[in-house]
Amino acid sequence: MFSKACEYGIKSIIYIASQSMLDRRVKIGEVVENTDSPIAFTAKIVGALVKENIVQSVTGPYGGFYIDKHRMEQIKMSDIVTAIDGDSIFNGCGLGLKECDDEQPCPMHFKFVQIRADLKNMLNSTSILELAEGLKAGESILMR
Amino acid sequence: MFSKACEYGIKSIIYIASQSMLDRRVKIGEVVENTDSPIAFTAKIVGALVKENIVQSVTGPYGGFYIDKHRMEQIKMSDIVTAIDGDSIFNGCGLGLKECDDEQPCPMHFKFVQIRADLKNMLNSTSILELAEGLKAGESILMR
DNA sequence: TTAATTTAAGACAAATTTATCATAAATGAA
DNA sequence: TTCATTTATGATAAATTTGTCTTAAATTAA
Ligand code: SF4
Ligand code: SF4
Repeated sequence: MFSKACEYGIKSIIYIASQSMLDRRVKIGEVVENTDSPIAFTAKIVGALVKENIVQSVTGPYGGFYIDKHRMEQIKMSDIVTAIDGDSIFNGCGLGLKECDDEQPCPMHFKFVQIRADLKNMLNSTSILELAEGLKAGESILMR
Repeated sequence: MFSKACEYGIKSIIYIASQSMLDRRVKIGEVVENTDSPIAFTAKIVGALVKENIVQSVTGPYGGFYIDKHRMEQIKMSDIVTAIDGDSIFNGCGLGLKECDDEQPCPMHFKFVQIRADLKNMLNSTSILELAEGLKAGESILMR
């Protein structure tokens, strides 16, 4: 479904957001301990999300990562996925054709577009706030 | 969505099936010309589908690949995908967790399972026959 | 039987993704 | 200032996926 980079990014974001709700900045070591992710790779991905202005960071002692509380509701899953994996999951062709076209459809076309639209819709309507709240409330987990 | 191997496999199967409806065996060169796929790699994938008994083959001159007409309706997209990519698309976790559990769900759980079920359902209910008929009738294409 | 053709199989190579490591830059405390 | 701490960045390495190439085995016609 998603790349490993995207998996780590999503889990990290959710964890960081859940802690930002408690006004806690978190270091990358804490993030990976709570998401079961490789530290160096994850640091690079979260760093990319900082560049994309999805996550905030502070260097030095007492530093770490956080997410602005007021923006959590605006940041959607689709933003994270797009920032890391690009838009291939939304626009890429399931059979590798160069374009997708209702007039000259591939054999799976009308079946694929339905699923793709559902996925797009789901990712567009799911906010970080919502996911982080569930985690904070103990209704969901990020590791097993 | 699918691996390249799976993309090539799916397109090949559909093309081979469409020709088998006309009682034509097709050589791998013809398959890749009509599916825009790399010849050696595709030959390996189609060969794997022969081992899985999804495609039939004959070596030597006048040889080639074909699919038994009577089985086309029974062969579903899910069989192809499983044969090439395994069951990760059906059972793998979108966030890379070790198991998926309704009791201890990941934050995306109930949103993901819905989409995954829809995809599973679609692939399970779509036969090679159906796809090949559309192609043969000129209602769909495999290259652009 | 011989030669041509085609799939079968496996070694090898290239490209991409995943992951690590070393060093630089920023920050804050003492 | 000095030093410890933490993120930022880029080089490098490992693993996986994608792809090619060579040779073997099977089949058929002549
Ligand atoms: S519907 Fe068909 S043509 Fe369109 S993106 Fe999906 S596989 Fe490609
Ligand atoms: S619903 Fe959550 S736990 Fe289950 S497979 Fe998907 S991502 Fe993993």
